[in-house]
Amino acid sequence: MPELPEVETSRRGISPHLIGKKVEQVILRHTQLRWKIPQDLFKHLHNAPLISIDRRAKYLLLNFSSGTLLIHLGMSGSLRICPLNTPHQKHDHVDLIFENTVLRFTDPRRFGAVLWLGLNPESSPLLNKLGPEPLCEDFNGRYLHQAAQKRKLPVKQFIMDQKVVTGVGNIYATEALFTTGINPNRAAGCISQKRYQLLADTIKEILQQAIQQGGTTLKDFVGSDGKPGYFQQTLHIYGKAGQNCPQCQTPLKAVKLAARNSVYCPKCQR
DNA sequence: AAATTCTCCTGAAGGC
DNA sequence: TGCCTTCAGGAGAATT
Repeated sequence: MPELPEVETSRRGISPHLIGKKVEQVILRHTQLRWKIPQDLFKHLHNAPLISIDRRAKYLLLNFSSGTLLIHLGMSGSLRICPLNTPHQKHDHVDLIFENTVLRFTDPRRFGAVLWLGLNPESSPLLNKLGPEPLCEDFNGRYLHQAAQKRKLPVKQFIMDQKVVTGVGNIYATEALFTTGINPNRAAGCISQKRYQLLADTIKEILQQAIQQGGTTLKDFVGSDGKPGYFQQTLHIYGKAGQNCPQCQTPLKAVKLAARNSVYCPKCQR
């Protein structure tokens, strides 16, 4: 599934093909995604060059001179650059047809979103309550420790809360807690600033590594030969419940936290 | 305010 | 082989 590094890789992959160009046509094949895609999308995009593409959390923000288009990949979404007139396949819900190239949005499970935010996107309800980006410097141990004061929920849920820090999904939360040796069940408010410092550093490191890896797959975002392969990063324990801990050989346990599967080592993670 | 549960959807996996 | 059931999961919305 697209995690933050995949979204960032998508951003870097599509940007050079689209910046400075205008949308000449919009094709909406299926508009019922997480939210309904506005039918009058083309009205906003018409004759307005794409100035830049930003990423906030796992949202892609396509900044046109007329306003900002938000794209969210959800669980199964992907973006691809195709030549004009590339035949569409099942789940290819949206085409933004630029001057000589097509940005195609594909999403089998339709948890994604395509929304028009207009000018002043920062004030949109989707963006204005988000916490800091995990890769910026105001995300650190001091911040986490402060934000966790008196919070009793499990730390895994805490770091997956978009108001606390953005873009840390199930995979990275699971892996970062393992690397840091923190039990995902531990109450957020009962963790020292020192351990939070380690956790914040670990999250940054894992995300940055994945983004670097993603660079090698950029070519996959161009072309019509299937969807881009999300890169397989090395996962230590995610999805490996029942197998032995790579550190101490103790069988890894699984718990459900907020309806999300969580794997941890009962010995290494306290 | 904080915590928990619900919701959208499809494809993959498991059972018989 | 095939049909049915179950489940995963991002994250906002609804509920407690």
